[in-house]
Amino acid sequence: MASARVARAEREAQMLEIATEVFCERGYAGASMNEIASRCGVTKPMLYLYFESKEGLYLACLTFVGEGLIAAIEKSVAGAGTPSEQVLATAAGLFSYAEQRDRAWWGVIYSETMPVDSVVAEATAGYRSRIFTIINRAMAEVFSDATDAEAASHALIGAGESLLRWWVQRPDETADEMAARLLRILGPFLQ
Amino acid sequence: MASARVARAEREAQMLEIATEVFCERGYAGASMNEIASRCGVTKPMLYLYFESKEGLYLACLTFVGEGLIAAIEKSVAGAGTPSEQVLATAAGLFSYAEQRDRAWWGVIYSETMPVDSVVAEATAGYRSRIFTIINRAMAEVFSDATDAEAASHALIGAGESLLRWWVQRPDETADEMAARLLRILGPFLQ
DNA sequence: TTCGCTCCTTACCAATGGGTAAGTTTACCG
DNA sequence: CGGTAAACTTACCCATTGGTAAGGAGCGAA
Repeated sequence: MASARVARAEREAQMLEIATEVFCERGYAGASMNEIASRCGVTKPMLYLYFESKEGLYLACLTFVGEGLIAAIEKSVAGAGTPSEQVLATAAGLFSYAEQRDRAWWGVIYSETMPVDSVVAEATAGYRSRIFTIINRAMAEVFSDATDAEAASHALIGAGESLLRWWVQRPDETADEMAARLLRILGPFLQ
Repeated sequence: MASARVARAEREAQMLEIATEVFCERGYAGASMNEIASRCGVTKPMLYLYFESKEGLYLACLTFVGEGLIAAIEKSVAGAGTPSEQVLATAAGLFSYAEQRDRAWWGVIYSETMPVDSVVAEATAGYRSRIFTIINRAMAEVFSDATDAEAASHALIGAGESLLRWWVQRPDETADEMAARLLRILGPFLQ
């Protein structure tokens, strides 16, 4: 049963991807270290050797996905001018990241099942707030009332989440098609 | 430590409310029967006596919230004419239900952490699909392409979810204020 | 060949999970 | 008063959980 020996860096990367998958599938509470390990073709102590604890592993997945996602969004939004363009660019960044990685991975940032007041909960909140800031910059230009802008930002993010979830179920649709669809859907809203 | 004796019907209602709360807070996997029982001021076997199993309890919470929510939405949407009115009415129904019950309870329908392919997962999917049907009826009138309508419906539902989550954090805002805010936010979108 | 480092496993621990058997208390009713 | 049913608890079962200790196996270097 001895698995093939794999260099640490490579194994860590594999663990990160698989753990992200499992956390997205089952949520923080529902994911078990045993399952993650066995899906890596390895046993539990390896996970603890490389990532210290379940929290540590989750945090690693979170930054792994979070930094990539935010980088993709920021890059995509950099060239956008009007608020409408910014919103569409955010979505496009999201879609392209999801396309080139795994469509379900964003879920690790919007997972709801980690223990309240834990360091993991705080960290996810941090990433959510960074994404919120990006969208809210655009909404603040559209709405005169700051609270309206805030609510609209949250609504937009929720819509994006939901679209991503929907997209996961339709693997034949590309990121570009998805962006075009979004343009049609949001059409009347844009100025 | 013996808790006050309470008639079965009353105790069941209390258990349902508290279990719904806990399931919303922690997700299906993260919620423990022990915690639910102790928050009811009762011990675990009582839960099993009245609800058979964790799945049974969750299903009871689900229909408890689901039927109420859908009834509220359908009642509110009954008088709506145009698609825009239907969307706003759906949201108003949602808000009023949340207002008179508990703002976080809808979460039991949109929880993500139950075991895949379980009877609970199927049941939640059923309620989601009923809500989807209501919204999609409106979207189908707006978009000529059925897939666009589908995507738009999911986006709207996601936006609603997100707004509810946001609303939970702002207890001083009433359902009516929330509906008015939604009208301002969605304004440009409505025809 | 042997040392030593890295990768990896077996085998365990205490705590907690869902779930149950069996018995105790309380209140109402004849 | 005495009995009986409903409300409730104690005390347990076993599987699984997060987590760890200790040792084995492959491999490059000297």
